Amino acid sequence: MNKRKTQKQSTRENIIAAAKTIYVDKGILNTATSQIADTANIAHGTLFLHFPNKDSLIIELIDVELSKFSDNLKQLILETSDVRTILNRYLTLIQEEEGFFSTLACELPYYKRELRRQILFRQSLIREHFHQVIQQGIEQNIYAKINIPCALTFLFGTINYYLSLNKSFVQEGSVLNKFHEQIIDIFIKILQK
Amino acid sequence: MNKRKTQKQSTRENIIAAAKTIYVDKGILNTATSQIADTANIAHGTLFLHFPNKDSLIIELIDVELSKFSDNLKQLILETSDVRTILNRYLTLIQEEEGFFSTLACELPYYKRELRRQILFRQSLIREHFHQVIQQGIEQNIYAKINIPCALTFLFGTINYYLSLNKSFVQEGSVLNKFHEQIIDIFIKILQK
Amino acid sequence: MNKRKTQKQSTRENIIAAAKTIYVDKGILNTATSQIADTANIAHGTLFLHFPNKDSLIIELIDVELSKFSDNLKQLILETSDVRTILNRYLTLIQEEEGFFSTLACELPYYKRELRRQILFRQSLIREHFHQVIQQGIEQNIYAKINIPCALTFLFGTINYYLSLNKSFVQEGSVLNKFHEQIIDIFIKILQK
Amino acid sequence: MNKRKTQKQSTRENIIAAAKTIYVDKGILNTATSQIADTANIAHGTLFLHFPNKDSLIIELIDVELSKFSDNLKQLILETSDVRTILNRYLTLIQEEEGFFSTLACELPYYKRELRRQILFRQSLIREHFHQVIQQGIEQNIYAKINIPCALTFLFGTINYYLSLNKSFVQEGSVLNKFHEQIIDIFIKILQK
DNA sequence: GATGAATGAGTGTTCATTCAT
DNA sequence: TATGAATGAACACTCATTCAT
Repeated sequence: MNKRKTQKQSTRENIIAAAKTIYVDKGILNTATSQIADTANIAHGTLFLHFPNKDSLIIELIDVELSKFSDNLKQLILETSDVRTILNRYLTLIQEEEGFFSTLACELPYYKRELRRQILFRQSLIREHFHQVIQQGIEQNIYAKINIPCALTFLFGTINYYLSLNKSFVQEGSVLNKFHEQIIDIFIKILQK
Repeated sequence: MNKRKTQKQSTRENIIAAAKTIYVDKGILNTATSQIADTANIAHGTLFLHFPNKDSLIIELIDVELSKFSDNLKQLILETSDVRTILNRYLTLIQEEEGFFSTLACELPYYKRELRRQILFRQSLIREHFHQVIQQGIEQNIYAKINIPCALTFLFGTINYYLSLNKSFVQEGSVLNKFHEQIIDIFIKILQK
Repeated sequence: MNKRKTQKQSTRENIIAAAKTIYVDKGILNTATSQIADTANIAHGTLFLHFPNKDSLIIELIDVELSKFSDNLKQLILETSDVRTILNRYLTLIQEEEGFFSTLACELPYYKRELRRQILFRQSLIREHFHQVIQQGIEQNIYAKINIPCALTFLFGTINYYLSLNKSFVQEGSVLNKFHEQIIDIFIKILQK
Repeated sequence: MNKRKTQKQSTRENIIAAAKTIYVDKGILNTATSQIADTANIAHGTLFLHFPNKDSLIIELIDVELSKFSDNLKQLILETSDVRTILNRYLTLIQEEEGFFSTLACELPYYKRELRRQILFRQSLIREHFHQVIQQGIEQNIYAKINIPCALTFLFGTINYYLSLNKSFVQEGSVLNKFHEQIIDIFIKILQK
């Protein structure tokens, strides 16, 4: 592969990295593309050479980030089938990128339908994992016969709520860290007989 | 009362009504004040005669709506202390204004700090009611000794999640109607011994 | 004369008084007519009942003020024909209404041609007085045979300059008071042989 | 130099030139930025690409103009120390840009404090020059021992007065040209023993 | 005569996107 | 490929004046 292409790839990653910094910091919807370009140390126009429009950049950025997240999660999930352990790791992973997920929680309703669908699809894969593990627990008579999808919405909804209003729950630091144990406890309660 | 005053009042309510229509329909943050004026059939400048700025209109609109909601809720709550009944009524009330509460859930993180605080304060009053009723249940040995605030965050977080992503859960109609029973069931599960 | 007319007259004076307060305080060109009405404790529309437009109010206000000033000046001038004395009194009179004359100096170039002409005409009457007195002095061989109009422009120009930039010359208090003696001294110097 | 940069520079100068035309013609404070853009044959938004806001454009415009003026003046001043000659040249320079200085005289009281300070600082440098030359004259016993700062205020105040009310002194053409000799004569008179 | 609600053209400024260089 | 100057529609907000009450 020639130098051109690698350089182009590098610039592209550059932009995404800059966009992510901004995303984590203050969200991207209310940030001008020119500022993203500034942060990436490229010309404003260059941004539109790599992404046809602002939305595409957002889509790519989120996709990259969620991919990384999913990969990490999959590894962790394969090692165990204990719900408490998996949930514990899931929350820890989110905490590690809490800035990102906070913005995601806030901006999600404003993304174009297609992107929103994409993001929710990824989340549904994660739900699927939880679903299976819980299903096993039910079959093994460990958990009660509950409506799993709805229980999971309680879980994801609550996490989403904490994330989107984090500044109202903690002045600084991680919300999820603060409520980590409580979230797990209540969710386990939901599962129990 | 003076005709002048009634007409002014009428225009004001006109504006709020138009704003609410738009609020329910597509949110207000991303709507131009000129469009609100158009919808209210008044001149653009007239809007600023009744509200010093866009934020004030939003604050008033939300305040009016939440007041109505609170009043309704209070009446209902006084009649019973059964959690299931109260929650049932709470959800029904939200369903009746689901468009409004959907937008509120989405835009909340973007409101000025003061307005956000105001809204969350109103919500905290409602939490308080639930808290008391649940506390009673615990003291009467009906419910388990759970962490009430955290349980309530699960409840409100989940409702908020459904509301903010309603279009992703239902193509049309009310999300809360669809998941009404499930929400109640899971929440009661959380309370149980 | 009936009550109506006197009341109307009173309201009119009310408006002018309010306008003057504002004029002295922060100028009138950059003040909204609604604020003038507020200050006068009348309805916004009432202002346009007494004055067809903002300009007319300004014209009247300035005319009233300059009339009072002229009357005062005339009295003082008649008592003496000593230039130093007259100039001294002239400056003292301006000092007593320095806020008014400061604004006048700043806003003068922005008034409609007609008003500007009116104001400058009044000033020309004052110039005339000075002119005559100086002319007498020259004829009595007290002063040098100078170009009187030009000398007077030096005087009025300088006073105008101090007034229009007063905040740059003094932090607070009267500029003319600070430079009172110097102005007189230099002007007398111009007259001397 | 890059074609891009020269073109940008050209547009910038274009804007300043348009702004100056308007400045000379009718002042800039009461002119819309959109009209300046029209005059410069650029899009309205382009103006704000070159200047962050209207004030910055005004500051730059005035700074450029006063710099040119100062440079010219410095050269002239170095060649002689005769007050009459210097004053003569000073007036001639102003006459060459009389439209500009007229507007400056009118708008000065309305500029933001910082810009006003800047302009008055530049003027104070010019005062300084005059001061020194007059001081020399006094030491060489050519001039009387007068209060130099005050005498200079008479000079600058008078010039300012002519400029700000030029349309009232002459129907068309240069005021300063008309009163050029008289200004010099009177000022010399002030200096004389 | 007095009111004050309504008007609507006008303001300075922002920003995603285009395109000549 | 990368650049960055240019665009122009959009925005929230102001204010002298009108006119129905």
